[in-house]
Amino acid sequence: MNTKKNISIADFLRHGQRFFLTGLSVDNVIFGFHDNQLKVLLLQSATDNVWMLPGGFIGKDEPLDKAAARVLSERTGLDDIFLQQFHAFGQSERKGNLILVKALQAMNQKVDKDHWALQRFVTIGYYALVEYAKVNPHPDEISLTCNWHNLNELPNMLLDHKDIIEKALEEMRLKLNYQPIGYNLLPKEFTMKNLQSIYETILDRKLDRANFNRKMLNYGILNKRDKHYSGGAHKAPYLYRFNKKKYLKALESGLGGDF
Amino acid sequence: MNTKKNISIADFLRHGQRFFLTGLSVDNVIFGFHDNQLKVLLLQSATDNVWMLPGGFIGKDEPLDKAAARVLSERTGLDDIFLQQFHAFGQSERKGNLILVKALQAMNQKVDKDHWALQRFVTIGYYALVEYAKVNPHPDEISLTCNWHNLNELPNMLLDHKDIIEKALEEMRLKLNYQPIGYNLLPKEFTMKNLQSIYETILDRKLDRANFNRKMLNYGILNKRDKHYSGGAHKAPYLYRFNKKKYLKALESGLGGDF
DNA sequence: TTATATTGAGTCAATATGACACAATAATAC
DNA sequence: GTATTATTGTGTCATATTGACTCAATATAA
Repeated sequence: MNTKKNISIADFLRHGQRFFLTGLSVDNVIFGFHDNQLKVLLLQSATDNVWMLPGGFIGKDEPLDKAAARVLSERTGLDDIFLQQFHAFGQSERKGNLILVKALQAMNQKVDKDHWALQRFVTIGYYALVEYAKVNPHPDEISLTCNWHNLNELPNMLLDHKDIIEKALEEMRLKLNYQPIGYNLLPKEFTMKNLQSIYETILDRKLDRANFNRKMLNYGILNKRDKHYSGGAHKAPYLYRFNKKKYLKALESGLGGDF
Repeated sequence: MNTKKNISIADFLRHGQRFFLTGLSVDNVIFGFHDNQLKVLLLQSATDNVWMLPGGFIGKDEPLDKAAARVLSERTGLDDIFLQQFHAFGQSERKGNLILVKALQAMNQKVDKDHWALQRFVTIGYYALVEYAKVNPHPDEISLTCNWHNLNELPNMLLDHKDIIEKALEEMRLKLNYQPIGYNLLPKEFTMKNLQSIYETILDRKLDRANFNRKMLNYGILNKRDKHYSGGAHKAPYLYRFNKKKYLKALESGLGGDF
């Protein structure tokens, strides 16, 4: 899982600016879908009562996208997941936090007042859409636990991490009319209601069931299965799969909005 | 024009990492509109035959957005212009460039092999839409000239600056169906053809004149003037102004795409 | 005065959208 | 077994939007 080049937070705390870029980090907003709800993967600080986005630092010769992919892989065990950079957060108040300092002290490192870990940090936000069931969440070295949270009941969060999640949702909302969504978020087979729930969560409003159905099918990115979902009460809905070929094509050239 | 806190490139080269963030910069893609063509403002290196985006460094306590606004102000004399952050560029090959080094040498600074100016730089891209006629372009300390270039005939450019322009256009293209455009790009009064040219440049394809007309008017963000444009041959077109109130509202809540 | 290119407005078929209706049906309760 | 119930698949229909296309009006140049 951790590839040859294992640049962990512990390494960073120990070796500091010798091997990594200072003042810059990546933070991932990792979305999953379960119980017809969109969830986000968070880490709980080992020393403070706050939750954090899975983030990390950037190797001196590591591209930004690679760094984000490495962090995703380390926290979820997943590789080859689509990661979208969406914003750089650089308010001047984004100073290094006590959590890093406490972690350093726990390693018997001396921390003076202008230590690099207390300096300002700019972070580059990425979001990822992953299949909930495939994720095996495990915390990093400075965290206690790592688990999923509902978007409408986020816990107390570090710095501006709540804002970062909001911004990720907002950017996804804007892309929703151009790019299909759901491929990395849903299992192989799913119901139309599942897909509608994702759209409703991101858009934060209810959609008409019949019209949503019609629209999705018109996009031509879904294959209807013969099988029906079973397990729930009431009439059994059809199961669908994404047509990967057409889905990927739509990711490239869009679904055709205005103009 | 240059506000109290004058953080110039020259200052940065001299004082280095004492007052500024190292390894991080902002670059602005500044669009203007003239002769019914979209143009971009570029700087010509004083020492090399390359052109560059107007960029700069970030003060240790300066928010990213402020840094971008400062750079814009210094190169164009314009303040209070809408700047949109659109992407962070951080390929590991983005190393500091010879231009900075030559500038340092010209200031009699010693430049050794691992000098900060030769290290890797991550840059955060912003784009701005400005009124061509209001811009008084003037170069920075390490540049010879500063002027407008057509998008389809860009000169030889530094590093990945051409890619940055491409990406800016691409991001604008995606926003075009949700946000109105043109307010900061056009003079107070303009013809529908002017506006259409902007859309056609960003979208990189021809639009039907009559349908464009209808659509724009339906957005309800334009006020038709009694006056007609005069000067050109043939039938004189109407002049329009943006309805600032409705324009700003549309910037916030969108123009209503799908869903 | 005429020619010409361009503009403003309109037509019209095809398509998309939003709101709603209704029969079909799988599990559950009886 | 049978009825109940919530949910699903499909259809309708009025309205709005789109894309492709006229055609008369008109400001300048010839």
